[in-house]
Amino acid sequence: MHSFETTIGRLRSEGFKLTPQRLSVIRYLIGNTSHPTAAVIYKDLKRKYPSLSFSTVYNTLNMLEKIGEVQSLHLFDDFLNYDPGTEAHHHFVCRSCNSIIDIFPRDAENVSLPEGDISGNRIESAQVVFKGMCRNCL
Amino acid sequence: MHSFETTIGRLRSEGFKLTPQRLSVIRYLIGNTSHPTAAVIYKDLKRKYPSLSFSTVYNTLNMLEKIGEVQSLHLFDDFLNYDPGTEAHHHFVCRSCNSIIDIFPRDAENVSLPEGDISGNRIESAQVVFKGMCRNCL
DNA sequence: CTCAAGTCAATAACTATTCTTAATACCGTT
DNA sequence: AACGGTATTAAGAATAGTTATTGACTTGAG
Repeated sequence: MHSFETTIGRLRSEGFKLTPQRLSVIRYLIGNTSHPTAAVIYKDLKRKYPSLSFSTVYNTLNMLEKIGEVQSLHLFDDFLNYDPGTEAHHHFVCRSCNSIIDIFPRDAENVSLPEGDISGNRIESAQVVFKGMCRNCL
Repeated sequence: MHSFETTIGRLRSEGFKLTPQRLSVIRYLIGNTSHPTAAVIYKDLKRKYPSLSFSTVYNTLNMLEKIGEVQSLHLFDDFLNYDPGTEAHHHFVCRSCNSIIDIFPRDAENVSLPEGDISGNRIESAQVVFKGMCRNCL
């Protein structure tokens, strides 16, 4: 996700209205590296916006995903996690505490992925998911 | 998934009974590289076993996953795909035809992933998902 | 063959997400 | 500052893939 100003500028230019609900979700996500679920976002924002609806959280997340400001991650069976990261990166999932840790290219010099084609198929994007035990659980 | 004999041997040794339904699912999956969903497996086997139940397909798949004979893949939003591959490999997902293509290490010499630790987290497994256009859709 | 343990089919239940609807709030225009 | 068209909201119903429940049936060890 870009800065607050950049993000709301993009919303505006795409014709979306700036509602307090949307702004609160955006503020919640900027700089958030915890990969929250929709349920967690809803629960946390509900304190400040008691009338907030679940649908609104989902609608906002879907909208932000459509314009590329967040990414949904299918790392677990039953729910999605949302990642406000915009630059390409990978993820580490701890099998003990289930935390999701961003792995940026600068910290992953040993990760090298092909570009262009693989077995005749044209690659447009690639994502790596590591699983194991995180540093805190070790 | 291993050979038919090896797989049913593992079932037997784990204390599972060998029922015609389970054998049919196992036979269906061995050598199958199409990454079928539970729904597709059910539909196909229903012709030969008209009394087959959806639960049985799911139960069998979950059992096979528990003993490591299949792997469930969360590549799409609304359903799981099942992969009888046992050796480590990656996947290519076509955004046009939605097909899932196995990418084995021998075909992916440009893929290199770290082993051991990354940023202090201990890696136990790693999976790459490529997205793009498959050779047939190009 | 017998019988207990395990499995089956049918269907109800579950849960994350999406859809529906009437009421509301945003914002360009006045 | 107020208006009005229209996108958005809140609440709850609906959806769909998967899992759990239940009572009858089957498997396979002894």
